[in-house]
Amino acid sequence: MEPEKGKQIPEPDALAVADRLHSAAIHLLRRVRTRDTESGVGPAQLSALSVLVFAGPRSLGELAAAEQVRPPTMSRIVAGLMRAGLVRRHVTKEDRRRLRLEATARGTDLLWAARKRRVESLAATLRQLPTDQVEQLRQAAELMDQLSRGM
Amino acid sequence: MEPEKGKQIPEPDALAVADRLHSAAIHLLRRVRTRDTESGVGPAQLSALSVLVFAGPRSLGELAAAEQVRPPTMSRIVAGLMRAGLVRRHVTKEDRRRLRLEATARGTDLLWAARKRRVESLAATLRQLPTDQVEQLRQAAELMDQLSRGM
DNA sequence: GAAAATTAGTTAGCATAGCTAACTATATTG
DNA sequence: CAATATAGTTAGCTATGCTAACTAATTTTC
Repeated sequence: MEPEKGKQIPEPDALAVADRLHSAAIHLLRRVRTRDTESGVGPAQLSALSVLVFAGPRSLGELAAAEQVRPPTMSRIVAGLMRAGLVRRHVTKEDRRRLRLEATARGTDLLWAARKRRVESLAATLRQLPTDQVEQLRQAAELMDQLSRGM
Repeated sequence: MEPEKGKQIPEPDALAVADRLHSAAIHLLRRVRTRDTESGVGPAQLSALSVLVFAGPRSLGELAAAEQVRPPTMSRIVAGLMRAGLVRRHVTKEDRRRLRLEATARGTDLLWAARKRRVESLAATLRQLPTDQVEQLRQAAELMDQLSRGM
């Protein structure tokens, strides 16, 4: 039998909502996806670069953890970023197995430009929406971020 | 001083909101990402299959448009789904260039299982949220979907 | 009605990005 | 000092994006 309900009622079927969020995230990223052909920087590289730009220098393992990918995957992503001159690395003094990865000035510039380019068509569509819906989406974005971290 | 608000004021910086939505979508998908190794069905295949299951049979071009990928990409995704016995196709009578693609019973079953597996940890987190926030997220998911299609 | 243009899908070839397994090099521990 | 653990890399697989170039069928044009 059902216990009395407090605030945690899963009334609006959690699985269905999770599913719709998942699907909406896929579609939103597809819309935003531009192969960024001019810079030759793919989405994974851009995302890793943004960690280095906004959160500061990191080791390869830390970067892999932050991006939730395996070390070999990050190794290749970083190789691409270095080939493009967007990231610099050097071995640490304390532990010569470790790398210290940081964005170059060019990397930082490119990141800002690319982010803006990727997201601006979305922003254009948003500008056609009434203010309250935009605000609703802004709040939802924050909620989704927390959700992604398990709250 | 604040002017009285009409409906189309782009007050809450559209670019910033777009950026946060983009970032939230990336993080949510990383959280959900499971390579679904057991079934050998990747995320693009699963997503295409879900269109066939929930929206009904489609031609290859329609499916590509729905998934926002190019026809050659969808052609290969469908090849994978057919190899796995999850989708069936036949040439239409009216136009013999066209394909009618539909999910098999096995495809429908697998979709439900895989979707549930992928999003269930998200759903578990959602169940800890108050009902009104879940409802807010549900509405946001719909808005995001419309947004992805340019409204 | 035949030639031309358009449309639906496929094939080939390239790149990014996930993974695991197996390797090297360095650090730590017994 | 030997054994073990840790940080990254390399090799090799798969999936998924793309464009260009192709085949086959339909529609349009003359």
